[in-house]
Amino acid sequence: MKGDHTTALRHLAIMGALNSFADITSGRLGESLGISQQAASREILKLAEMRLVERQIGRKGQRLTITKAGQELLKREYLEYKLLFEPAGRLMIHGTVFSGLGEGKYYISQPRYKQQFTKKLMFTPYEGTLNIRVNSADMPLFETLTFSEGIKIDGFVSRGRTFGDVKCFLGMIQGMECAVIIPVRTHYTDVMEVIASAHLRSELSLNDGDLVEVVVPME
Amino acid sequence: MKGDHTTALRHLAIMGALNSFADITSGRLGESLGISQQAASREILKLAEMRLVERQIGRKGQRLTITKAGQELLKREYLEYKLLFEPAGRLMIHGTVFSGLGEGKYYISQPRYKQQFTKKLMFTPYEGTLNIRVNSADMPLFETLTFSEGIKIDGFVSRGRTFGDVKCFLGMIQGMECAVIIPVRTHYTDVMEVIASAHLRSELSLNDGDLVEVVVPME
DNA sequence: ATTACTATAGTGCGAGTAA
DNA sequence: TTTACTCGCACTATAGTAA
Repeated sequence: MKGDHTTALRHLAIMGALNSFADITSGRLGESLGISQQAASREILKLAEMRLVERQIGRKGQRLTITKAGQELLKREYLEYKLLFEPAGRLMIHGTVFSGLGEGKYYISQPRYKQQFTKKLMFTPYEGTLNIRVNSADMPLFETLTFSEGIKIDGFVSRGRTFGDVKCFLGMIQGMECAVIIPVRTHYTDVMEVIASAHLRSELSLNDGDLVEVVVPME
Repeated sequence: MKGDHTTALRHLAIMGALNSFADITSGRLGESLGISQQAASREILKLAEMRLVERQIGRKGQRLTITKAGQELLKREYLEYKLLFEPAGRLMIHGTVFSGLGEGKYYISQPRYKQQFTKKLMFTPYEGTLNIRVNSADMPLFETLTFSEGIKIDGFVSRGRTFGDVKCFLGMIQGMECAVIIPVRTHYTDVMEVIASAHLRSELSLNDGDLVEVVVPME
């Protein structure tokens, strides 16, 4: 796979480089990965360049440890697996606030949608959505939502216009109750739309570019 | 990384192909993986060829599901992560019995080793080892042992010969208490040596080529 | 022993495109 | 719309070897 370095990183972690420096020769990493010593050496160099591992080079060998960034990478992948095999827990999706074109407001204000939101989400949404551009690292988590059930909001036709089926996921954003809304027939996107009972931007003092975390409990 | 297909497989799992057929276009998989539609198509073909996914081709698209073998692969990788981040659980290492050269017996029968085994493992080992060739898929699990602490057995010098430090891991083999013994200064190997209070071969009716499972609890 | 350079062989990518 | 072929190019592997 293109640009995948987590496999090598995971093997280094298994070899003890997760929490402290470990003596790891390139030959040994190569054996563990099933590649040559030379390829393993280059891999280590690349990981160091990407600041995923830190190196200490001695006269006869090197010591390696996985950086904070590397640990984050591995933890995220672990979380993906955990959600697959132990579907109980919470998704923590990170992203940055940005301004949309105001379509969200138009959709939310549709009475047929609004009625269902109020009934099924147990709160009446403020007429507008908060647009969040999901961090690329969290895209697989966001995608699990795309492929999960959620709370179904039925589509309808109004004045010749079709409003499609939508699904919702209750969650929290910066400590406030909210819901992530996703069109059922959606294309691949990194835009997450969040609604709440209040105007999130003013309530949470959010501006474009602010980093936010949305927590969605999964069963 | 060379020959790594678990990333694509994991993404397919997230998209719902883990437990049932899911409609997944090559374009969408490509978007999810950050590669082109063509590359994703090739990847799917390769996964199907490796019997990690099963395909159903329709007139306008395909349905995919992950096979038993694919699930095993993902579960194993999940287990590796789990051991990294939640170091409580058990390693289950699989392999096949084979005949060594009888060196095991020579080592175990050394009084200085034997005394320590009896004292630290709480059982007197039968004078011989069971050689197990670890399945390649379980090598990362076996490696976690190589890089773990274990019960330390001190080396010594006897009649001009050096007997190195050895570490042990208590476990179970087919329901019988045993210990995996690993030289501290070991080279990369897929040979796991197991000792127990009895002759495992006769006690468990094992022959060369038999598949066995060794369970090692980790804290 | 190591790490890691250079040269070469091989694999995998995306673009274009057929079906 | 799909899937998936060929082709040209770039990336990545290993072998040989220096330090």
